[in-house]
Amino acid sequence: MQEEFICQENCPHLAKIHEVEVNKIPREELQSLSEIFKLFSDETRLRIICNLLNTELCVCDLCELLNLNQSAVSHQLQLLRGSKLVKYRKEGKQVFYSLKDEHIENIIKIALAHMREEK
Amino acid sequence: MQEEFICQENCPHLAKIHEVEVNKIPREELQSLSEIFKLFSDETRLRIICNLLNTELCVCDLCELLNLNQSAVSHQLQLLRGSKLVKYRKEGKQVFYSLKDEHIENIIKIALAHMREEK
DNA sequence: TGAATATATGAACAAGTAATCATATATACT
DNA sequence: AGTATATATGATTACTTGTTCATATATTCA
Repeated sequence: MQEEFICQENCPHLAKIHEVEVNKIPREELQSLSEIFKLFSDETRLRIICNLLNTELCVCDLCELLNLNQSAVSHQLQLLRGSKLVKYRKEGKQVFYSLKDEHIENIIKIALAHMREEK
Repeated sequence: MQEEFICQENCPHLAKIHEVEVNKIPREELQSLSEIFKLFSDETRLRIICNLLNTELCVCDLCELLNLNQSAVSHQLQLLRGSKLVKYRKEGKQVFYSLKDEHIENIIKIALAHMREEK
């Protein structure tokens, strides 16, 4: 995994490294964080999430909107469910999905603003 | 890719679908967005980014901090460079990397806040 | 110029993952 | 009970991706 490689010249910018170490975000938090971003990183899932931004939708609605088959949509919903990003309610044969909280919306919006500003 | 599957009963919640369609975020934007999230979705890259939050660091510093070999770090830096998330400056043999703008910091912070609130 | 150092990069491999197909489950209706 | 519908899920496959190894490039210094 690692190798004994320490840049000899100036590299141990030891002070700087120490400073960074001090302000360090705990490793487990970064791991959880990367998992959230991983869920946002697939276009299909992102489309699902964005379609759910203002309303709840059943699986079939999502299939329509995404123009994707039911199995693919259900598999992605399973992932979103597993990470507690969406909640669902059953109504007869149908299952309606919605976003679990507004944080998600915030993250999307800010990332979107970032992206649009870039241009 | 797709299949002719339209839920017959109530599914065409046509009004709802139409509403969602109207507020739709353009497909290309979602694609760019997912690419940004993809960069954040790998733990190594996320660690690099977080280490750069308040300072610039050379490749070797990052190797130290991440406890990872130089090649792995350089490959990830290449991706971050490619997506304009980081900038760099050369100083002799060394290359110092830093974040390109503060949007990145915002996205991380908000996602972090979201995550911490969850508990 | 030659050696050493810091970083970049190509190729290869292993691990992960999204879509698809087939099938299972659950609910409603006759 | 039997059929049809809506959704879930396991298995497979094609594809992507992060790491490693080997090597290339660039810079400094003797």
